[in-house]
Amino acid sequence: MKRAEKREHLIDTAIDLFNRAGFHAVGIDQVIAESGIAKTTLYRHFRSKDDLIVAVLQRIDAAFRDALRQTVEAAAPDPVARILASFDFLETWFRDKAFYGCPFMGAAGEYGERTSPVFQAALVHKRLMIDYFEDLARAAAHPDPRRFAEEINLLHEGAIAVASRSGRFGTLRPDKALQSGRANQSWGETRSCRNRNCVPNRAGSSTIS
Amino acid sequence: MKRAEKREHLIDTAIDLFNRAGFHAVGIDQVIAESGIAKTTLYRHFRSKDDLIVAVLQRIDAAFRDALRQTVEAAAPDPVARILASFDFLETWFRDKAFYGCPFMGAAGEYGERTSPVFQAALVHKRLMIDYFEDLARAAAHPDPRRFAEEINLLHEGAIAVASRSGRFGTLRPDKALQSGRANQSWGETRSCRNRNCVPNRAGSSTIS
DNA sequence: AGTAAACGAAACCGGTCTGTATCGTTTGTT
DNA sequence: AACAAACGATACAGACCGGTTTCGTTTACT
Repeated sequence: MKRAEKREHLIDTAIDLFNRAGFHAVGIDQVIAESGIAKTTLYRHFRSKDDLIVAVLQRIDAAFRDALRQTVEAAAPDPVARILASFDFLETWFRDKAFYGCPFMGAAGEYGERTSPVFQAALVHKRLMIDYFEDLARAAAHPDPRRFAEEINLLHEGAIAVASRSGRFGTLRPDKALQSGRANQSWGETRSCRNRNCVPNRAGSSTIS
Repeated sequence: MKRAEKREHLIDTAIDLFNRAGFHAVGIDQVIAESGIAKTTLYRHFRSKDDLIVAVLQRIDAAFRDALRQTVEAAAPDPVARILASFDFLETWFRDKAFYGCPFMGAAGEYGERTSPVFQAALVHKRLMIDYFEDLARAAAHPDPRRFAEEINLLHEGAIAVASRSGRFGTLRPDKALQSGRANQSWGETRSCRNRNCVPNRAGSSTIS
């Protein structure tokens, strides 16, 4: 492996591990064990773990938006169809074996301090996404491109959130965990749940036949 | 403090800490230090940290859905207006000082293993939310209540995701970090970003005047 | 061929993690 | 008053954390 590739290989390995288990849950030792690169080498490329995480997020952002752009531009010349194509891109992402939810939302959740460079990196990605949607909206001659872009972004976020828990399918596929009869034994038997309000009384909901 | 209250106080403290900084980032020692309860007592009520986290999620779920139900039912008798009232509930939640994003999405992100009780607890909450939306949709005589409930849920998730990063405001308030001119120096100067593709060329996007 | 930087391997540092064990004291109940 | 359970405080265990240091070897460039 060449010198210049090692940094990229470290980032690749870190991306996989972080996506799988989260940022705090994955230690530096795991990254170097999985990548086969010495710890000294890692710390020569990244001054700290946070630095590695930021590099990871930047790489994901670049690859993600590049792929999105390619899919959208290859889909159709019609600007409206291009906006719709962004959702098709999401679906192909959801079907990917390496989809474990939005890594930027995960990063923002684990590093909630707004001054953290990790949080800022996640923020930048989301802004760049909205910026791109705004470009698409402006190309479609929308009267209020920014607002429209924010609405598209909201739909994207919602779709990602739903897909990240329903077994990598955009449409809510009834998972094993989701079926279970849709009955009342929702929380199972845990001695923690003393108050009966934990379980909703679906029979008590008002229905209009 | 009475015996029975200590367990609840532990959960209360854990909720606050976990919401602020995430689950992995907060240790047991912090919980006992903040709550003023001995570690032995904590481990007499919860057999492990995961057990405490599950109890935390169950408590948040119960309180959240109870408050949602109260807001919705107090808003209007009209079933359609009630569905819209669920979004008003979200907005009041976003304005709360203790809003740091959806704790269930955070839990699912940090404990991505689907077999983990933590992930399952987060899953249960989301299903119960959709179940409730389905009740509302059925009350409104919607022809396909389940599908409609899933769509409402998607909008909720999107709104939560947007609000969790834009300074506890439902509408995308331009944050300090978001302004910065919307220029090209998006990622700042980090020596990590060597390839120029990290920064989008907004001038290259197609615009129709 | 020679030189300087990058590398791998591993020991090492102080700190923190979850979880347990000990023990003397307080509390609730009968 | 007596007894058992819960409690606070603390030390402890073993593992792991992020990060540094050392040193002998390999690589790349001139």
